[in-house]
Amino acid sequence: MFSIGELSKRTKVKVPTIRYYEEMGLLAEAERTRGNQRRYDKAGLERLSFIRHARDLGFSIEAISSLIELQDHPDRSCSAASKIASSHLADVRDKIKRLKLLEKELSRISSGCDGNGLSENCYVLASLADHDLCSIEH
Amino acid sequence: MFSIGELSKRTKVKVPTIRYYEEMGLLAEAERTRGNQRRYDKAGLERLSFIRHARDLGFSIEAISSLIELQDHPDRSCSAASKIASSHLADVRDKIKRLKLLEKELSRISSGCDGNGLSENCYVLASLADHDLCSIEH
DNA sequence: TGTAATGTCTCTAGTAACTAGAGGTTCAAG
DNA sequence: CTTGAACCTCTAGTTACTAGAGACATTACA
Repeated sequence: MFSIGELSKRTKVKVPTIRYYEEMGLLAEAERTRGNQRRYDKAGLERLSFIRHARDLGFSIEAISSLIELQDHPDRSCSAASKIASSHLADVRDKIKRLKLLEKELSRISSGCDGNGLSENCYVLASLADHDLCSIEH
Repeated sequence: MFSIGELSKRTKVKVPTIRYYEEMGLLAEAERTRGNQRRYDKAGLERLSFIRHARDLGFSIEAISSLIELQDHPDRSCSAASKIASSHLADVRDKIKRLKLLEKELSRISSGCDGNGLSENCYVLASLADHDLCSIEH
């Protein structure tokens, strides 16, 4: 059994974040000492590692909640887990796509001004003011 | 002079968002009718178009605030504008980089489970539980 | 056993950029 | 003059935390 600080160190999840996960129902309510401090065991550590890993991969709290639910029921079909993962993947791909468009446009705009002139001649400002100066839809 | 609804239609910025921009100081406080309703002119339209365009490109409200400040002072150096644009571009590139890593890992994990098995054998769940199943740092 | 330092507790509020809704007022058309 | 759409302000909710206040618990050391 170890404290929340210790759990935090081992998982690299900050203490308030651990409490937040508990409040959100991702972590079961921890046992308490007589003085009301949380104590964790290996199971708590593993669950938090799972959460942390999923968060690192960009899954939402809600998605993680469902994934944990499934993990707790080994006998269920994993089609939901598979769907969650692939829909998240689709989201990520979509984001990349949109960011690449932004990148293209931003780099074009940005390279149009070296910062040595006056605001009235600034290509960055002019581009923002006039959508026609854009090369692409966005 | 036209109403906030009209401005909304022309710029495709929602009415509450327009009010929000005003509250945040991006838009000057609009003139009002005797009945206290906002009225806008061409200048208001242009400013909102500028904001909308900048938001579409992912600039933060704060950044846009600075950009507008510069636009209102044609005699100032535009080095700040140039910096804002290039730092935002760097942010976008960074995000793309990180998302690509995620995408790689997610697609690997996702393709490991077709959703037809049981939760206990699910590669998605197993991967989240065990960081060692990851192919990359993230 | 006393004490001091560190850790922990709960609660509230703040972050970014909106969105939704309640309850009331004004406008424009007919 | 009435009616319905548009508008007003204000509050609260969204996501996933983070920061801070004020109080209590634990641990190490003398």
